[in-house]
This record gives sequence, structure tokens and C-alpha cells, in this order.
Amino acid sequence: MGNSLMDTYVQVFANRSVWMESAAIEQLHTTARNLQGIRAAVGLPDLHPGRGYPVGAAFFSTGRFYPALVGGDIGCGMALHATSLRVHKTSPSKLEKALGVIDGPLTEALLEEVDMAQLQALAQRCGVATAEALQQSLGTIGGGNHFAELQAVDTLYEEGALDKKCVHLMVHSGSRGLGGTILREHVERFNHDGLAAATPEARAYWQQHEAAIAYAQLNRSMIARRMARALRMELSLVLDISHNHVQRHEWRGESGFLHRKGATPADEGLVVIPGSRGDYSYLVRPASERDEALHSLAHGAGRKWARSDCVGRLKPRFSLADLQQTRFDSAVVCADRELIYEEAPQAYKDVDGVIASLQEAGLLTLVARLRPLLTYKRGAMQCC
DNA sequence: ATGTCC
Repeated sequence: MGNSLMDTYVQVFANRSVWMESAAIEQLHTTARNLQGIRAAVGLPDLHPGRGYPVGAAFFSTGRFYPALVGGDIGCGMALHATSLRVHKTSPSKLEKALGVIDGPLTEALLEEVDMAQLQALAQRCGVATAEALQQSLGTIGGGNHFAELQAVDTLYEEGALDKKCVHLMVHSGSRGLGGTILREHVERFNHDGLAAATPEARAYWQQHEAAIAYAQLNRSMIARRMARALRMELSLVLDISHNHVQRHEWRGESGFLHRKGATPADEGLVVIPGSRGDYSYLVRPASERDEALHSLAHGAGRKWARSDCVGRLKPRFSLADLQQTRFDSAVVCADRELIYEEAPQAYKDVDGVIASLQEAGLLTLVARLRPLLTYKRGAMQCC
């Protein structure tokens, strides 16, 4: 039983310059066809194949929603902070030295800043983790495409949008183990069938999902605060936006559910679209009135190569030292030899093509371009 | 993606 092709809107937003895997397009169509109640599926230009469902996509459904479509990293997103550090007073090597290792659990001093009652309440609401477990991974970046990056404002397209003198901090992380546990327990009970709206099961998932969203946001905030402490800088939050979630949503007169799987909301104000760790990131203004891309934008450059192909493709050409610096002379801290190959700029699409695609479709205007000074992926303690 | 899988 599938959805009628006539009633299902499927659209990919990418110009000819963007690397696009046919497997990802197939996943988009298969998902739109096979999950009951899907009315619209949109591929953003960072679209790439995922485990069954594509990443860089948004799906609108009525009557049911699909936790498996959100995936394991519920609440994953981007935060951007302005800092009190002056660009001209610092350098990648200074930053790297001052930062040290920030992978492990938070220290006592930082934990004092955490609202333990909030953590307790989150643990209670999600029902699958203790407050102690949540505290253990709080303030940790994680693996995969997650990172924290200190950046300089390279170009301002909107005058006064950011202070060019200030270093900015971008954090990409999520709910760590919590979201994965919620998804695993859900799939054990319901497979990939999704949940009918307004049932007790739907309400139960919704509560866990809300807890994971809040935990992911708190996690990003604590990552920023531990970096602020190490670098003796003040923070001022510019934005914090999740790109993995499901929301109640109205689309073209129907009310239903909007799933974003690596898709940034276009209806929550300014957002950031990061490039690879050796590329620019963009602060953009979404065209919030436009509905043809399901009120969503790309959440990054998008992978070009599968993780499993990266070491084989890049090791003959690039040493570890090559990958620890970039064309901008920024530093990449990543003590995990496999991860640094998987996350090499070559493994990602060109972010300028991704941005241009969205710009040409009238889905955004540029606000600022940010250039990496130091990207923190994973320090020495955790690896091997 | 992963208090991750070998």
C-alpha cells in the first residue's frame, strides 16, 4: 500500500553544479511512496543517502508521523554565539593551546552552572535515561559530523548583522545517546510503521522527543560554555536551531506533521548553514513566506562520499598533518585518525553550490559568511 | 548519529 503519486509532492532543490547521488533521490521517492500519509517530500541541495531514509530532506505527513524518519539524533542542531574574543588578538595555534581537551564529562565548576532540577525533569520526561547518565554526556560534542568551530566573520552581506571584530563560535551537536535510545525503543515496539496522531503512543513519543530536543539544546549551550571558560571569553547567543525533529505543521491548508531529517527550519528566523570543516559557513535569512521547500533549508554542505570510502580515497594523497590544517590556515583538532578522513573537506559537497541553489530558488538571502579559525572535532583523550 | 561495531 503506497501513496498515490498524484497526491504526493516530491521536489529536489539543487542546481546543476551540486553533487547529487541518485541513491539519495531514490530514497526520497521510496519514502514518499511507502510511508502511509506522506503528502510531500523535499530534498534540499545537501541531500545524500542515509540508512533507509535520505539526509537533507523534509517530509510532511497527515494522520501519522514517523519517529524513524527523524532518526536517532533527535534535536541535533546548530548554535551560533558571538564572543568577546577579538579576531586580531588571536590565532589558530593560540586557540588550540588554550582550549586543551574538551571531550570528557564537565568539570565540577561547569556542572555548578547546570540546572540539576532541569536535568532531573528531562530524565523523568524521556523515561529512558537517568539524570546521572544525562550529566555524563552533557557538554560533549560527540562524533560524526558534529563539531565546535571558532570563526572569523569573512564577509557581511547585511551591514551590522554581526561584529566583524569578534570571534564567533558555532556548535553542531545533538542529544548524544539519548535520542538514539528513544528511537531504538520506539522501533523495537513499532518498527517503521509510525504512530497515529492523538494516540497515547504518539503522546508518549512526543514527550520523549521534547525532552531530547531540550537536552540537545542544553548540550550545545554547555559545549559553548566550557569553551568560553577555557578561552576566557564572554558569549552572546545569536541563534540555536534544531534540524532533526518532527513538528505539528500546517502546509497548503492541511494540518499534519513536518519531519526534518537534516533540514534547517526556514520559519524560525536567521539560520546558519555550515560548509565542511575546510570551507565557509553562511548565516542566512530564510524566505519564511515560501512553502515549496516545506519551510526548510539545507543543514550543511552534505556528504559527497560515504564514510566507508573516505580513508581509501584520501589516505594515498593526504597525511594526517595535511588534514589538520585547511586552505584557510585554520586548525582541525581531531585525534581520531578515521574520523578526520571521514570528515575531510573532500568528502563533502561544495557549500557554495548548496547556497547558490537555495538562493536561485528564492529560498534565502545571505547575511554573513564565516571562515574557520579552529575546528574542534575530538581531542586526544577519547581516541583509541 | 552512537556511554557505537569490529
